Amino acid sequence: MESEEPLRDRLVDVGVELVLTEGVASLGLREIARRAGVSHGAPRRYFPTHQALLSAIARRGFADLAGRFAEAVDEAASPRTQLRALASAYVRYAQERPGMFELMFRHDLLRGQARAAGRPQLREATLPLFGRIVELVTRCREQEDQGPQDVPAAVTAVALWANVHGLTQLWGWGSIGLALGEDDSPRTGNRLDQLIDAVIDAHLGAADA
Amino acid sequence: MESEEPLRDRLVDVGVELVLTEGVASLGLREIARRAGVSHGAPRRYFPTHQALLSAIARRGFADLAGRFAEAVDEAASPRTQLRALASAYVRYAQERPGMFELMFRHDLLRGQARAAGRPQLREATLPLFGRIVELVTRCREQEDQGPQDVPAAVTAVALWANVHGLTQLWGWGSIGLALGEDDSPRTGNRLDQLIDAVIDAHLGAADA
DNA sequence: GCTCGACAGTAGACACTGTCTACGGTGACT
DNA sequence: AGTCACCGTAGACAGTGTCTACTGTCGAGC
Repeated sequence: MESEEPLRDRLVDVGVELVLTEGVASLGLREIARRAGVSHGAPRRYFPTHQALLSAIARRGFADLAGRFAEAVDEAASPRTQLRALASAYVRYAQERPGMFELMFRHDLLRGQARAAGRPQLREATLPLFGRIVELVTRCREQEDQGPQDVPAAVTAVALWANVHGLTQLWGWGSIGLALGEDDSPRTGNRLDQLIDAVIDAHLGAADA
Repeated sequence: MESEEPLRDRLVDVGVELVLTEGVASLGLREIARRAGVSHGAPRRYFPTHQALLSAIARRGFADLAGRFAEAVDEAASPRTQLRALASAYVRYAQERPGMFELMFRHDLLRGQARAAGRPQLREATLPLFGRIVELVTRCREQEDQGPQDVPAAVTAVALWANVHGLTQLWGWGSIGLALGEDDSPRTGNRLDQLIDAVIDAHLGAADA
């Protein structure tokens, strides 16, 4: 017996393990139950539907990501540095756990498929992150006095967030390497960092270097 | 008889119709065959697998999008205006045909699931677009003499492309409205245009207004 | 100490999916 | 007339998610 753990948690554990190693396509309800060593009907006791189970797994992903943010960001550093760290952590997470990242943003797999049921509740998970970005962007603007132009900080924050997310997505499925010529560069990681810097500079004005 | 059209094309037509009205989840192989009035085995004659059929449908989407680009962009206009038109067309397409847009970027549904088989062949569809963006960005830089900084044009182009794509994605699933407060604004379209402008200005320097 | 009932998990059915294979039927060409 | 390629049908197969009826098992109440 290695299963002191309640089944509910074990199912989510198995799901996380599974999505990390085999990808989101392998997250069948029966497959998870199989790997958890229970019958295919068992999960139903804890998760009314397949989507509910997947949502629980995705929630774990969001928690992980939040943890990464916490440990990546140095509260004492300049807001710009913090933003850089945030973006880097975001992209890096998607890089290391592509399956989980995909699941987290596959809204069709998560929660009530009908328009009924309580709010998405998962989208909220990204909101604290966004609030933080807004805050950092405003602080960044008033600290460095890059021309605050006429666009409100929230708009800049959204644009920046979208940029990082889009970058992550495109990078994830190889479009960027393909577009940039994929010049068999020694380390692609630097290329990615370069892109992140360019993105942040674009939205916040060139750095002070 | 209303089916002079060869079955191969009819299947794709039905698929397009279906994804536009019912979403990508409804694109079952049997469902498409059903709506085309043939048995569930018929598609196999023309598409060896379900993914192949979905790829054909997505390809139609890319063709549509290319058409939009062509008619949205005024070749004589300034490169910046052209970029704006391009981005606007992109976002607007995703807005009007969310199902098709989703399908076009659901790489797991398209083409060889194994890493074997010929090149993705679908990703190429986005490449001409990217080449055009690079060209417009460079022209934009040398025309207006916004500081060309030290980042190469290709990097800026990728960043810009990623930004537009990310914006589209986030907008598509409502995260943006949710993040910006969703202030029951009269017309959300303007909000989107405002964002697009902000994004382009960010990557290319503030406009000449 | 026995019964009762809530709970956890099993097992089978159902409708459905994508793939595969064998089969019919039609039309063109020799 | 015979043949052959092609198009589409129909059934089987393994697998899916959901639903329902059924077993155990354990703790509380009389």
